[in-house]
Amino acid sequence: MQLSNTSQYAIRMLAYMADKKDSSLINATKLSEALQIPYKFLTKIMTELVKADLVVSIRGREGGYTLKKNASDIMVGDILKVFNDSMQDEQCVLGIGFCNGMCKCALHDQWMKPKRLLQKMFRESSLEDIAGRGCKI
Amino acid sequence: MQLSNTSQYAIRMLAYMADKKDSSLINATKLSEALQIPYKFLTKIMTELVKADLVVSIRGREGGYTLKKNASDIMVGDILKVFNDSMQDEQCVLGIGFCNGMCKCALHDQWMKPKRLLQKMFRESSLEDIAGRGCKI
DNA sequence: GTTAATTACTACTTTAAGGTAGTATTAAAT
DNA sequence: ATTTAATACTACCTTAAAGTAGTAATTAAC
Ligand code: SF4
Ligand code: SF4
Repeated sequence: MQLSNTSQYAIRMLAYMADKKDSSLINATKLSEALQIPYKFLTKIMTELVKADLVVSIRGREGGYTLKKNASDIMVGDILKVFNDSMQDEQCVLGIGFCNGMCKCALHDQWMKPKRLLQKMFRESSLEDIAGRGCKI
Repeated sequence: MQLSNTSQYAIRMLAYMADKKDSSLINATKLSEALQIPYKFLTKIMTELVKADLVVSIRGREGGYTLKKNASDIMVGDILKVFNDSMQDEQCVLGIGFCNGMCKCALHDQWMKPKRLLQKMFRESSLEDIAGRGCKI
C-alpha cells in the first residue's frame, strides 16, 4: 500500500533538483551521491523523465540535467503517471474492482473519501511544495 | 498503491466463507473454483490464515475450512496484519519516511487525513460488512 | 583533432512476490 | 484394514521490479 521504489526515487530526484538554487544543472554522479540512489538506476529513471518531458538533459562534457518547467508547474501526479503509479478513479481499495454501483461492499463508499483526498493531493502538490524544507527527501 | 495480491485473495476467500449460509465448512477445491484462485496458492494462503487463528481447518476426508470467529468479529485489518499489508501510523505516503515533525513536506499533513480514514476503514470493517451483496468479491 | 566528462542504449543479474508440483499426514467412509 | 478425500509441508518454478555492467554517442575543454 505505497508508491513503487522507482516513483519514490523519481520524486526525490526531482524535488532535489527543484531545491537547488545555485546551479540549475546537476549531473547524475552528484545526484546519486546526494540522494544515495544507485547511479545506474538513477540514470535509467532520469532517461524516462527526459522522455516524459519533465527534465531536459544536456549530453557531453559539462552536461547534466535540469527541470524542463518551473518547480511549481510539475505536480507529483505528473511524476506518478510516468511510472504508472497513479491512483485511478475506478480503482478499488481491495484491488478487486469486479463490483459496480449495484452491488457494492461496505468498503466501496468508505474508500471514496480517502481516494479523492489522495488524488487531490497528487494533483495539486508541486515539486515546490515538497522541496526545500531541509528534509532528507 | 494497492493491497498485495495475497491480501486480496485472503479477503475474498474469507468474505466468501462468511457469506456461505448453508454449510459453514468448505473445502479448498470448491473455494478455488468459486473464486478462481489457483488451488495450490489458495491452500498456501489458507494455511497461514489457520496459523493466524482466523480459520479452523479440519483434515481428512469430509474435512475443510471454516471461520474461527463470527464474521462480524473478523476485521479486514486483522487479515492485512497476517500478510504485513497493514497501514502503519508512521507510514509516509512517499514511502520515504526519513523526515520528522521538524522538517515536513507539504504532503506530510495532507497525508494524515486519508491515512486515518484508511486505518479506520480497515479497523472497523468486518467480513460481514463486505460479504453477501452478490458482488463478485 | 584528441581527450575527458557526460548522457543514452542494450543486455544482463538479483530479489521478492506469485504460483506450482509432489508427497506426507490425517480421518471419515466403506 | 483399506480406500478415499481432504489439509500440511517442502521444494521448486515463474514473473516483474529493482539494480548492475559495459559500451556507444555526444560535446566542451584543451
Ligand atoms: S464493492 Fe468493494 S470490492 Fe467491489 S469494487 Fe467496490 S470496494 Fe472493491
Ligand atoms: S515530510 Fe513528506 S517525505 Fe517526509 S515523511 Fe512526511 S510525507 Fe514523507
